[in-house]
Amino acid sequence: MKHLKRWWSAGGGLLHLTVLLSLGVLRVDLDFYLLLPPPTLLRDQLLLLGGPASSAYALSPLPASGGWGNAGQLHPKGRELDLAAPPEGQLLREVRALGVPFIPRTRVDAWLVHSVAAGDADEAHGLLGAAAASSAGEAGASVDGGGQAVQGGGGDPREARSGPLGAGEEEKVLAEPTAQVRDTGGCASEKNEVLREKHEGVDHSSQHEENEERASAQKENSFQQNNEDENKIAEKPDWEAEKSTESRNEGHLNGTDISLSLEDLLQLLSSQPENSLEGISLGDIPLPGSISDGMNSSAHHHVTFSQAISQDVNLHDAILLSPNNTFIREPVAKTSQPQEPFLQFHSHTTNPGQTPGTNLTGYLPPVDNHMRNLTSQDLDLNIFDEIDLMSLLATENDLDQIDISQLFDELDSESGFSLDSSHNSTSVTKYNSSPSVCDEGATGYSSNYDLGAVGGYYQEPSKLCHVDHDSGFHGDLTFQHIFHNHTYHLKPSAPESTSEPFSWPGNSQKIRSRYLEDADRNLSRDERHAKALHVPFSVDEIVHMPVDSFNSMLSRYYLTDLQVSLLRDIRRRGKNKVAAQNCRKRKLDIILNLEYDVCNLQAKKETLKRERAQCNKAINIMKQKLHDLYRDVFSRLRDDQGRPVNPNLYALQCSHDGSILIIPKELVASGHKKETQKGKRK
DNA sequence: CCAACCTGTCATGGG
DNA sequence: GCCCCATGACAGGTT
Repeated sequence: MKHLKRWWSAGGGLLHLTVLLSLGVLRVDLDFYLLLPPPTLLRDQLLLLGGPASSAYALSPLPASGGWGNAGQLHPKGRELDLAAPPEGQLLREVRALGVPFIPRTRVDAWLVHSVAAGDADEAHGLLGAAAASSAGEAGASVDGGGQAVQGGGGDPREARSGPLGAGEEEKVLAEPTAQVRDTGGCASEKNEVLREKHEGVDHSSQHEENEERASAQKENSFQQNNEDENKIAEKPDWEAEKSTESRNEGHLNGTDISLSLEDLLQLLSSQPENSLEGISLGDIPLPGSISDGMNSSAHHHVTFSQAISQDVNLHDAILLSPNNTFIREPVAKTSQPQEPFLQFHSHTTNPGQTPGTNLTGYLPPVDNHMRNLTSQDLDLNIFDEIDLMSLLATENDLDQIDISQLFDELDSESGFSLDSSHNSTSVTKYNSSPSVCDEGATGYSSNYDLGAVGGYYQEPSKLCHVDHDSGFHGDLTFQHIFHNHTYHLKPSAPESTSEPFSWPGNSQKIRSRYLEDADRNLSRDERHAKALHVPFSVDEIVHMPVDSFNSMLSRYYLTDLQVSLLRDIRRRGKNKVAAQNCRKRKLDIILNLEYDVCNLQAKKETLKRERAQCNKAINIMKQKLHDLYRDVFSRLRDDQGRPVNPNLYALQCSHDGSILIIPKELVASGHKKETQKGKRK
């Protein structure tokens, strides 16, 4: 803290710079703070201060560990700085407490970087103007001094939450760069005015006491100005917006040669008259030791920023940006693929408290600004999820011969595929052109698949065209997708076998080979067949696509008879497999329902038994009562002589009119017989 | 080793 | 006639 104060007392400032690099599908947000040195200091005393998440994946020139709490231990060379990951709010509070002129956030987009790299000095100056102008606003202010270069307003959602721009606006800004450029264009002159006013306090650093007062006043002014500027919308020529968009697209499409050295950036800054960096050449930037240590730089701390980037992005360059490996995902993510389709580096973190160096955030589509925290392992997972085995087989000519031979040894052994032994030693290319007959005869169904007859699609991908699938089926089956995504979807219980879960370290071909073995082993027969014949569709697609699309596919693609036969067989078997599964499930459901019904019926039977027993018991009680009543009545009856009536000889009978008669039992018996006879006659 | 179970496949028939 | 679906039967693998 005291060093920072000293720095400020000497007339220094602090610039928060965000460099957004769009490297093809890879986006890198580099967040770092620049301590702007006072004019009295030498240029090599310019320090790079770590932003909250800038050290993620070592993409920024910032240390990967430590805390901002040691910010007071500023070292002139920056080597002993322990600057990583302070809560940004804390940093800002400390800076503001000192009254250091703090340029909240300046974004440099990739297209601009590209133009800078191409030597477009005008745009560079535009950037600088915007960068300087952005200092007039608080974090989150949308500033565009040059009209094209800088997206003010901060790209960090953390700031977007607390800053003038809401999170939703922030996302909108990132998602709609053209509109954002329009929004920020017109405030440049006004903001430059404010900027000049602001930086006067920096330039006259010798009078730092006055500067402190002025800075605090200017800080307030900047807040007010920022608030005023927030809602200002300036128009910008369409061609500029188009240029911006084109440049962005260029950056995304080309994805290469976008390198920005810190020297470039700071030269831009230093070339701007309004900026306090005037006259300071920033060719050699001392980097914190932890970074330079990891970069194996012969120049020790004289590593340019572009070097740092290239050092760290090379892996993904090789995978994602190589013109030979066009891992272009279809724009609409398949529902069957849970992974995020596009990868993006982002050094920001949504959680400021997280330890830098472990944060890899934002593997996101380019239009998606949501943040995700990923570990480096996640990084490899996501990247290599995009690379399936066929891609490896198809694109890597140096693949071990063992891989191919093992694959077809297994095909041969498990499904009757027979390969000429000479093919085992061929490369992938040779394998593609070497006819072989694979015979499948395991369960009576047999078909011959000619491995060599792979049709024309493989060698001539340009001939392939889209298949017009019906609605409900993912119809954007570009060749890129077809070629690179042979994800034969298995059941949920089955392991995902066609995507690589990790990167192959170094030359550990044995591990890779073993993995390929395991992956192939998990493939179904049809998947292996389709793989062997290079059928450009996944089994899942073949089975589930509508019949019209399927027929269209068969007619449109250059498929051999064997491939067509295989496709039909795969489709038939796949559908029948599903049908069998449904049938068994249905049968099981029926059985379960029947068991349930049996249980219910048994329970009902028991209930009825109980009810019957109760009824019988009640009947017996009634009988007993009736018998008792009968006895009681007869005990009270007397004949003409006053003698009791014998119940064994007489019986009581109710007549239709309700009267009760005492009649001999013989008559009762004969009367019953007559009634029963009458009933029978009827 | 055997039986029960699971799963994929084929054949067949109906809609 | 073709396609889809349901289902019995069979075979191979797994438990």
